[in-house]
Amino acid sequence: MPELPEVESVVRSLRPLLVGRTIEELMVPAERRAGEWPATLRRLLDSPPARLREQVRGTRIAAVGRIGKNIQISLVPLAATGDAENASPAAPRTLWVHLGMTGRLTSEDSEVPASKHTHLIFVLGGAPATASAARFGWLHFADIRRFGRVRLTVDSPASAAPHGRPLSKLGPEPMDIAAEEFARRLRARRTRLKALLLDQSFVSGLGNIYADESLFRAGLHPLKIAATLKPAQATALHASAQTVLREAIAAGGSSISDYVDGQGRQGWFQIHHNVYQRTGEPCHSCATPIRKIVVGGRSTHFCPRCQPGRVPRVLKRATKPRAAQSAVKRDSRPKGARR
DNA sequence: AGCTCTTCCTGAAAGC
DNA sequence: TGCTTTCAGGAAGAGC
Repeated sequence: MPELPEVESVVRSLRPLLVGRTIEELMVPAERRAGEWPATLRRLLDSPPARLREQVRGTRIAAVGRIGKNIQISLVPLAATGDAENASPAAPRTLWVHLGMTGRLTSEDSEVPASKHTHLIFVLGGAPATASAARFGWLHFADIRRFGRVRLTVDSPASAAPHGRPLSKLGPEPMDIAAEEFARRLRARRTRLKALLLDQSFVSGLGNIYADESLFRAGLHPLKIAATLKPAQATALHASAQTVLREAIAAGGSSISDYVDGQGRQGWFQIHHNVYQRTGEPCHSCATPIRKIVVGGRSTHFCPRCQPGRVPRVLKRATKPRAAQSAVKRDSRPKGARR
């Protein structure tokens, strides 16, 4: 599942292949099957494919970047006519891609057929920066579960900002915020750490994997209330989030489900996970079995010994009274929260 | 206002 | 063996 390190890896792998190239055409396989506004794309796109096509066709890719988990592709119209009367056709614009759970944005040889879940195919023209990139004639967006989002913003010429920022609710990334500011923000929130780390308006870029891994490294229980952290704990969490993300980026991300970067390469950080999806396995630090609980509807993995903390009473009720004893290792299926 | 829960979606894996 | 159920999760929106 693409979180900040995976998205950063996609961006880095695509940038040298895309910058400087033009978008000649946008092909949308579902249009042929299901008409001009296919139901399967209603959530993925915020307007009919024809509108997106109109906005990307005949543009040059000026930059490829990232904000949080959002990929940002800056487009400049080729025929910039300084038309004062109707500025929008010539205005720079930004293609935003969020990969959701299973989204993939990959460069492909022109001959590669679209997979069953390829929703968008951008046909590239112009000369890539390097000769070896020339064989990539297509940019595919595929997404099995269709939790991803693709949208386009046209940057207002009147605006001083270089790019449209439809992401105003997005919080700072862990690497872009000072420890003191991070601690101050934590003190203001009376919610569980795990839920808070997943909240993109609090910090952006962390998802389920790196939230769990950050809490483990900081030695903090996922159900701990943010405002109750001691200053040293807040600092530790800030540092661990930065370190985990940095290391994961260096490893090319974590390939858990079917994640690959823009050139189809897997990441390797999953072999360094301490807790994520290691339920029942021994903690790398103390050998205590890793536990899994559900927090805010998300599976949450932690080491009960390395991440001590009192679980609020209301959250403990889980099993039927009869089973209320045993230390016989609890299984990991969702309990009380169900239904 | 601030949280938490539910919904969307498919395919792999578990359950029967 | 084969059908059914469960589970995974980002983020919007509903509900409390």
